Amino acid sequence: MQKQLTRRMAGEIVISEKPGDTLKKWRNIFKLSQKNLASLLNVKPSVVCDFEKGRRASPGIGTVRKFVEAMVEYDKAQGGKIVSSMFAKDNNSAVYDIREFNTGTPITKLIQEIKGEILSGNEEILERPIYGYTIVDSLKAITTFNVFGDLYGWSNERAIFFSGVHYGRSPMIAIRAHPVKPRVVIYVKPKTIDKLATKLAEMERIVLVRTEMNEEEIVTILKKFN
Amino acid sequence: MQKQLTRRMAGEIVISEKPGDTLKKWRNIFKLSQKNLASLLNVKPSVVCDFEKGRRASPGIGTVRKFVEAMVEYDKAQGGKIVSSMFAKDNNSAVYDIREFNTGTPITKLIQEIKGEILSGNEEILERPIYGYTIVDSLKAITTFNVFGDLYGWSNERAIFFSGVHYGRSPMIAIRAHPVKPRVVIYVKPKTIDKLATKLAEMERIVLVRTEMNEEEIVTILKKFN
DNA sequence: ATCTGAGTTCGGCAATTTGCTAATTATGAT
DNA sequence: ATCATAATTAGCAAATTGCCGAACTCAGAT
Repeated sequence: MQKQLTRRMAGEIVISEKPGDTLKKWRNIFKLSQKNLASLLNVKPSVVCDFEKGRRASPGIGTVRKFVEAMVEYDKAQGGKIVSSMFAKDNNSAVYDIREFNTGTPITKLIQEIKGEILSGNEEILERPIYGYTIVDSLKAITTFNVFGDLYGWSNERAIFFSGVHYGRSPMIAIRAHPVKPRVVIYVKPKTIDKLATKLAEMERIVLVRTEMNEEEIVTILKKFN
Repeated sequence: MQKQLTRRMAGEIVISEKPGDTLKKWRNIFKLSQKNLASLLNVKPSVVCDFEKGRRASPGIGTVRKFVEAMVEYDKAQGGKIVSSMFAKDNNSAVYDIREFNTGTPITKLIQEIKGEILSGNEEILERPIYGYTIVDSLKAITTFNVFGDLYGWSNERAIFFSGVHYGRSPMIAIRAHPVKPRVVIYVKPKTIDKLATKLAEMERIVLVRTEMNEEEIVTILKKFN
């Protein structure tokens, strides 16, 4: 499982337009500072930065391997939470789409693109970057075993779209109950919005958004993101 | 789809113990000679060899990217057969297990490990390397839509195990009908072996083997292969 | 206003890679 | 036995990487 992930990470880094950005993305997912990572690798922090900033156009695969393996091993030593969360089953029909970005995208940009209306969320959070999104059918989600555990497959710095929302309570309650929280929750064509939903969003400091676009349109738009 | 494969290839190469071997494995899958590949890359064949033989301990990711993308693009220009065959659906319950090796394994070694009895196959073929295997339930296979198209997901330099074999005719007929052939066919605990089966195997120059081990045991043993 | 931690930039230098040519060794096919 | 193609190996010049230290920006906390 670890090897599988290291391969995935390495492949992503190698093929990425900006390997440095992708490297950084993973470092963020593993919640490591440059300094932390550097010390895991026994190098100075500036080295990490040089790679992330692309000063070396084509680092050796040995370097990539070291970086990637260090992060995975570090996580393993911490209990392996991130690695194992990475292996959410994707045969879950409640998940309509799930994707990762290579570079962080500011929340505002996302909201703008999907013509979203902000229901809750103060400005300080709005500029934070997210690294991916999940679109879930909320009705299927509750009837499917363990879905909410599967949503956070790829880091919580992400947006979660809920479709089939009636009042918007259940999804927020589920999120509240779950230890890992997304940055943004977007209700896709909700019938109404219960006040409890916005209240919970505020409590969790999560940006809550509604959009009138349907899932298909959203996927098309988000395809442009990288 | 192509990008996904390039990432997979790159990841495998980077993380591999012997990146050169893995590179070679892919070159073989794409049925390219060193010369061919070199010309796609506008370099001399010796360059390709240097990488495959590991003379460069840690080639740059730019190099890896070039190699991998050249192969995939080449295949695309040829109709993309290999790339698309790579994306066989794996939700097919007829497939019990499917795996790739990083380095070629001689057929004889495989047969020896699973205590196989050779029913057909001349010596010249026995030393050829294979790069993976598929274990299929032959009963399910015929009732499942398009299975035989899905078996060759990962190159035909592989072994195919058929379980639930009665006479051994149908599997060989299917293989005969299919344009791509595996190197080895292994019947897992067959009831009997029809003469037609061995005859067809001879015609196709395929090594036909029987084993009395069950699927589980086989998987356990093959786990050791790399 | 100052301090601290995180991240960035860059000159420098040894070690390594890149790609070439040319020679050599399999591997086949006739 | 011979010819052709494929693969391997060695040696070499130019370019690049990998890593460092030191100076610098930026955001947040005290």
